[in-house]
Amino acid sequence: MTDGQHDKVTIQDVALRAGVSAMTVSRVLNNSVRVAPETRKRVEQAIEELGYLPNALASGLLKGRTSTIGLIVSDISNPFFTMVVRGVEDTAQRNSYTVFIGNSDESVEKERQYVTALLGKRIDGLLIAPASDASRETLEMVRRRGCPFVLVDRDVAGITADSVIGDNVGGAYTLTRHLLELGHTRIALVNGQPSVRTARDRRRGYEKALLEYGLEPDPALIVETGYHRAGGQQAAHHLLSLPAAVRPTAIFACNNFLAVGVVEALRAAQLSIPEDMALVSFDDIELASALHPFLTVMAQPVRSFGTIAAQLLFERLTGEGPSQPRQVILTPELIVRHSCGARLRQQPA
Amino acid sequence: MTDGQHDKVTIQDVALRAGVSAMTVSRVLNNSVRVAPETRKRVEQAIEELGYLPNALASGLLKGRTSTIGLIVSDISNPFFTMVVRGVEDTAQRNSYTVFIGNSDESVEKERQYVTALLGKRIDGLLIAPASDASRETLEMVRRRGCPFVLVDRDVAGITADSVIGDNVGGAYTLTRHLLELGHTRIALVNGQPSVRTARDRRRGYEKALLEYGLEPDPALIVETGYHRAGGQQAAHHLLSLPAAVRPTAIFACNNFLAVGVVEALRAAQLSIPEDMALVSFDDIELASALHPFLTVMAQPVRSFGTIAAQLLFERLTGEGPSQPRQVILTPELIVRHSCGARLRQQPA
DNA sequence: TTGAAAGCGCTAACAT
DNA sequence: ATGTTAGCGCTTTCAA
Repeated sequence: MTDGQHDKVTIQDVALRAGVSAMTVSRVLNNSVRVAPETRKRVEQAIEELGYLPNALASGLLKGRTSTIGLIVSDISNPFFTMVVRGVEDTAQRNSYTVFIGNSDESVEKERQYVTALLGKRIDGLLIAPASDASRETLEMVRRRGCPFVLVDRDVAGITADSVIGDNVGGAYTLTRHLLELGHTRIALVNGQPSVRTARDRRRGYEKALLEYGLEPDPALIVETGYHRAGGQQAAHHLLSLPAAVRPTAIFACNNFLAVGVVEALRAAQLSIPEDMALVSFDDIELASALHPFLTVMAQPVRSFGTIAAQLLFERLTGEGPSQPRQVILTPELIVRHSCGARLRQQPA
Repeated sequence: MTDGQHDKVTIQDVALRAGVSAMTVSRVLNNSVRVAPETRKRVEQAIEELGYLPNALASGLLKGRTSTIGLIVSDISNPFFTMVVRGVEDTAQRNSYTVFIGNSDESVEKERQYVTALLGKRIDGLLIAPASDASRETLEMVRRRGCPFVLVDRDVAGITADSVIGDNVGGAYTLTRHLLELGHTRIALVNGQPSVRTARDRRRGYEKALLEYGLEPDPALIVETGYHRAGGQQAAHHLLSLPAAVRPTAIFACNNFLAVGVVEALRAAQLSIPEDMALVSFDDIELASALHPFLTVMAQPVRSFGTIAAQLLFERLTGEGPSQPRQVILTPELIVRHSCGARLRQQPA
């Protein structure tokens, strides 16, 4: 009957009430060694009666472990990261860990501040989708402090660590090939900043596919902006303003936000997809694809990014698994929801 | 030059290196009282050189404050809560707090476990979207422990506390009226579980609008399931199976997931919106509405739910603001993206 | 302006 | 099987 009107009940209070020492109470709490069943019962009752809740700060201070991990993503409102968070949280909960969440907004500085705060709070480990290659310094600090971490979705030049990333080169290659096979030859790439690993890789896959088809990547058709709607809108707007001779017949949006921005710009220009402009996207768009299921996309196993990353971290924490870093590469899946070139007017050269 | 190869640098180490006492270092860290500029500089240098990072566990234990808050939602992958989380996180970061995140999955038991874990970690306050009215016991425990909390999106029968909720009755009323004014008379309600406050309120608004129009709510047109896609699909499927005489001409989905499920079921049945079936939804669907902008919805100021709730909590923590509980009611906005009855074949009686 | 002592709540390591 | 001691890393007194 947890009636505990008390504010701060300590282990001593419980010990007193149960007529034992604090150590015995501690042993009951931690299920350690053998405690006489009789004693255990008395202690448990005292705990119940006083409404005692162990202070995790105190035990964390002593044990050097907090059963807490940190998770830093660039933007939790990006459906991709939303699902990563969900996956991490599930896995953490199953392992009795709690999760600190933080948004870096692609800012290395904000990210550094977050990491510092979390290290100060003595997290046992960190899951992070690094803001950019400039996150390297921050990660080196994390390593120096002896805090295990796993990179999610993006890795960082110069950092060797456990990581869970998508096959961005392969995915972009497949997506581009899809357009090429449909006869498109002027395919624009609307991408994020090249300082981000995923952006570089997706561009590489795109260029590889073009070259295989004997096409030289055209700088005029490559727009590097940021992973957000406004970037997609502006990029599409720019591409539409190109002279007819160079204007693309297809657009490859390198992420879901960019794709949405492109759709908006196309609609504003009264152009329809895919009749007037073909569009494919890296990353699916969760709910949206159910409502508007006409976009061809490269869908990543989003939740798995979170669950697997968390799993790697926990194995690190418990000392299981190999000591050298492990890199998990998750393969995305091409979802063809419409044929991007069915009504393509221009035929391949 | 933070070269700190050390693992655990304590305040003592810094004190030693700077030739002062630990107290002086502590004072420098906390900017408290006056420290000789000369001394301060020496201390700061020692901190830098050793790569010292204060242990928040120790200071939290002593001060009884951790600069940490908890946030529990039913499902972070629901775009509504995603934005709430984002709003909370932004506000927290601005106030130098970190946020523990947890998903209850509408389970009171999971919620209770989470709350207990967080209280053990001595959060300074809690933001929570309660799983249901049965969360009451858990919240009473939180209160007994003296941990301030703010209810987000849902309140709980029998609990008086700071809260930030939407005008669910009013929103549902307006949305229903919209359909009525377009001539619909057989309007189905696809709702969540009545144990959840928002579901009850949305139903009330719906019924109120019907009654004002002289229509008696028809139990056959009210389906209570859960706030998820599968529920929406099943509900729509059921409604479509009704005899033509009773079958609705419009569906009111009480949340975004339900709306998506309904759309899917309608599409499977080869029915188009709004020609064959009108559809309105409580809650907008972020990215989706950009791609498929043809759904009439009641959009809530989602981010504000988070920022305002966090604000209320922080004012509570700093002792600002009135001591009696404050209830903030946020007004949703009707977004008419298409006319749900423009092509309605049946005219009102 | 600075320091010394005491202790926040818990548990590891050693008794008994 | 249980208890005693000491101390995790910091800050709140109180004193100098």
